Amino acid sequence: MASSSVDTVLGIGPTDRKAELTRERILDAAARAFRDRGYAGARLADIAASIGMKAGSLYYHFDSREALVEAVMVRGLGRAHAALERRLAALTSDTPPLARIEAAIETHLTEVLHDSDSVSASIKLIWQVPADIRDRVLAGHRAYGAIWTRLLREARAAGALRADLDLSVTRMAILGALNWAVDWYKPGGASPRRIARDIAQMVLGGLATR
Amino acid sequence: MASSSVDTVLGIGPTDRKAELTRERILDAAARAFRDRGYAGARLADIAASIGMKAGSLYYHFDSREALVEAVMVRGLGRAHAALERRLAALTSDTPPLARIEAAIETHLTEVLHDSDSVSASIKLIWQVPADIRDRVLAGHRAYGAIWTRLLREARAAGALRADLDLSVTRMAILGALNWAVDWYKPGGASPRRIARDIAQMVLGGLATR
DNA sequence: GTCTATAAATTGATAGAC
DNA sequence: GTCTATCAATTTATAGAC
Repeated sequence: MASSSVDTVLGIGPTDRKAELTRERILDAAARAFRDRGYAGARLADIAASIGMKAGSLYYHFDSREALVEAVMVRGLGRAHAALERRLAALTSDTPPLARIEAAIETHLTEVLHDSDSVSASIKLIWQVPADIRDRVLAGHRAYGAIWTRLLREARAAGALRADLDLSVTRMAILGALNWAVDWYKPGGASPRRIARDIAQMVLGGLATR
Repeated sequence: MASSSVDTVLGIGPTDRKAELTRERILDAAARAFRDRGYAGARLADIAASIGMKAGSLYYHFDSREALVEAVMVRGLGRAHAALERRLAALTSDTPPLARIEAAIETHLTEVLHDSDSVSASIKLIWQVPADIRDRVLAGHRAYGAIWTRLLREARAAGALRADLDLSVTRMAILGALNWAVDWYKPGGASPRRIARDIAQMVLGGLATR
């Protein structure tokens, strides 16, 4: 069958549907392996075997082990970024600043825990991969973090947030509390929704009685 | 010179002062390497070279690569545990529950950021090391977490904490916010003390104005 | 105690058959 | 597109000199 699509003419898309699907399966398998075993700990043979392939076959789809891990991280970051922007865009313009932050917390946690292994991989691998990959992916991390900075700044400007805390520290503390869940969350315990709710309550309202 | 000490007679301590010192230097170097490059990414040759040794020499002090990483993690966990218990024991008996939690937050962050690379290593490596090592170290992690659980339970029992949040989620969220700092903290920015203060304020008092 | 040299085992990557 | 076979490069671990 013909394998080319109109995308080929434009030179912007996948040239083959089957290859593209296989590429997706490889990325999913690689995301899981790299995230669970670390960058250096994940072997190409394991990644291939987990989807019924042989290591050599991966090279038809990716130039190298490094290209593979970078593709995983870029995809994960892109998904998180897109999900957050989509969620925020869906809020009505009169949504209060604190409600926006709460929505962001729930969206981030959902992405990290539930949606795609590549999201958590892009977070956990950032300090393990070679420097050139790290620098490129880190630029994306900063763009994502900028959304959070904007949310926090707007909330503070609106008088909804206390003004005596370092916003940068605050941002990283929130993301740390959320990202850490990758390491302890287990299906069967508290649901992602419940976890997000509790963390949002803690972050915004505090643990202390009032 | 004679290298044995009285400890040797009892069979419980270091048999040689020089060997013991070297062992410490190896553990420090290994902690840094394992933490920064991941379990599989850190090479024995790099660890040895960073303290002016050769890879083969490490085997005089440790049986294997796995024994080395386990020793690093056990030491790190032990330090964090000891530091927290020491700090809490130093508080007067009339210290309010929230002040205890605040002290614990500051102590944990100080240990993770400042005191020893093995503390952060014991945290970051837990899901990367072989299963048998992980299981043994995880038992120590649970013992450490139990201190936090006790702190939170006592605070709630005293009516100082809101009662509608899952304490387990709360505990992991706090530790996540703190542990994450390993990845973004850079000397020259906000000090560990300032970071600890801001996170404690957020966790206990919340970000929202009241 | 530490070094050098080397054995033994992996693993990323390539070439060519199908 | 995927497989098999193989090369080349690493790296853990050991043995013996000093």
